[in-house]
Amino acid sequence: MSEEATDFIRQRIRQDLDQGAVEGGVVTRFPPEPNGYLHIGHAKSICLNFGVAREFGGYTYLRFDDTNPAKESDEYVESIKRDVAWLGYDWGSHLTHASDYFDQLYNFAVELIERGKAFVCSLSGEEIRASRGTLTEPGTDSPYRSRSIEENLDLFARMKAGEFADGEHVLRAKIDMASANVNLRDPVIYRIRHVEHQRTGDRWVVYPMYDFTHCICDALEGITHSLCTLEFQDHRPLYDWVLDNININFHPPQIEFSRLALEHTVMSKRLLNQMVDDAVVSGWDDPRMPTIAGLRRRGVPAAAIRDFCKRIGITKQDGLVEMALLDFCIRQVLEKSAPRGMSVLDPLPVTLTNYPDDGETLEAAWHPQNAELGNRALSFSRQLYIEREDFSEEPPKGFKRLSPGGLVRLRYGFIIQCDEVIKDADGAIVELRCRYFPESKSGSDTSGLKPKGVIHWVDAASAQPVTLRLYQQLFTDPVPDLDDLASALNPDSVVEFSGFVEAAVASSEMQHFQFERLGYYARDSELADTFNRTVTLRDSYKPG
RNA sequence: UGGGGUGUCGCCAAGCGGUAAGGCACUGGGUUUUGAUCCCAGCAUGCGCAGGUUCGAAUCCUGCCACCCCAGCCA
Repeated sequence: MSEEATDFIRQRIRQDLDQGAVEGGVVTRFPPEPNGYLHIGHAKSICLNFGVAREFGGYTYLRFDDTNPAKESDEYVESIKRDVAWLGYDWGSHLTHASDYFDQLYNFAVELIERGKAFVCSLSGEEIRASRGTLTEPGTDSPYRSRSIEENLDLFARMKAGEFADGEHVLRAKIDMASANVNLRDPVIYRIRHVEHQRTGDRWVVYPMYDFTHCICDALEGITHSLCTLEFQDHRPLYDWVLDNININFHPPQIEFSRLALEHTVMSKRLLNQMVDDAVVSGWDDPRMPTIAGLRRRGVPAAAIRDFCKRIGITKQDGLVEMALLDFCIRQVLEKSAPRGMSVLDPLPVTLTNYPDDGETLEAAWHPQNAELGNRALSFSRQLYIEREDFSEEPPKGFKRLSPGGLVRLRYGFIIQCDEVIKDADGAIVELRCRYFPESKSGSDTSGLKPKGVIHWVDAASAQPVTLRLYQQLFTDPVPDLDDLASALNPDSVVEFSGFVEAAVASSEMQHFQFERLGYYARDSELADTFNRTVTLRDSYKPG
């Protein structure tokens, strides 16, 4: 599990290092815009950037790309810091914001104007779009393209001074309106926004655009490898153009990799935001969400997310990863670490007719393979609950649980036999009357009985009533229809049960458990007496 | 009909001219007081397609085809 990753980016970095192309160590950055919560797609980028720096002995900046105050907030900033840290990464003193560089950015823009490489354009947004041309036809020059440097300098200074309303003017790079790459058709690099910024307040009314900002921040921070997703490939010429046309002594290479796509969910902040706003989920941390906060609340360990990111690899292929891989990674971590416990989701009362009135206390290991977790006490008595699903009046062939006249072992307890099925007036089973075999006690069984199976149970008197929430895919289809999210939602993405957990689990401080035969569960971080199912156990039982 | 990318098993992914790694999933079998875990075995005569170069091609060349991204004063 510790083989070194050898994706194309790491190969490239290795090569740069070998050729002495990188002075000092490797420096990367994770640059989220604080306009939403981080999701597992961001985790891929976080693991890459922080992972690479760690492997090659460098460091990573956590840089907030906060150039669009209209969409950003401090809540998002805080959630992002929390999530990156929870994932296990430390940016140390390298916490920055694009807004930290607003003054320098402004000066570089002035420099571009002085070099005749940028101009103030007074066309409306509509007009700029119309003159940009199409994918197959070149655009046409703005009538303001030939403004004098002096006029541009004056106008830009007045833009900054707040003399104009939003949209009245923009600053554009003067590149090539006929370029086959539309990003190079005199892109807007500054716009006027009379909007309060969460960090700089009302100090600025002109804000730099991503394409102008990102490359400069990368250069100022000495980022040796600027890693981003594929959709920015067409922006790379612009990234390079900006750095080539200002007086700056560092020029990071931009390297793109494919973003993560996961089956049965969506990975766009816009859509996730919409689901939160529409209240189809309880919030950004709803356990069904692909957000880091949602996964955490569902009980997914950070180590599982890191392992997942490592297993999917880094390439330029547009893949669609199956949820089964994430589930595998989660189970693998929890299998080793989660203490075992018993819970009954859908209780069916069982009375042990030949068991004495006084109960007894049994002992069970918290983990079958990890003795370090120790043991817990398990109370056993005449009145128990078993899982309704574990009893069948007419068992299908291959059924290994309880049926009339049949034997089954109660895990860690005794072997029982079902003598009588009690039903109510509607014919619904309300109780099972069983006998137990005193000499079949777990660990000291001399009964010679060989039941077909083992089932879980809880003691009726001491078990704690709890709410159990079982989660499934948020969307029914592997690739949900993004145009109709509402009807693409899986109606059974969360199913709630009122069940029980054994007393030792209820009184424990531990957060994650494997409820035997049911799955891995985690205590909900907000709601008392509530457990979220993190993932089911693997199940090779094929009925029929 | 412009530009930029990508095509290796159901999914992810190694491979970088010397004769197809690995993981997930799946299928068998063994162990098991979780139908779990664990263990063992199986799972691409073929790398989008068609040609070509070569003693030898998934790897090089040519031509097709398919899919993804781009026309925000978003990032």
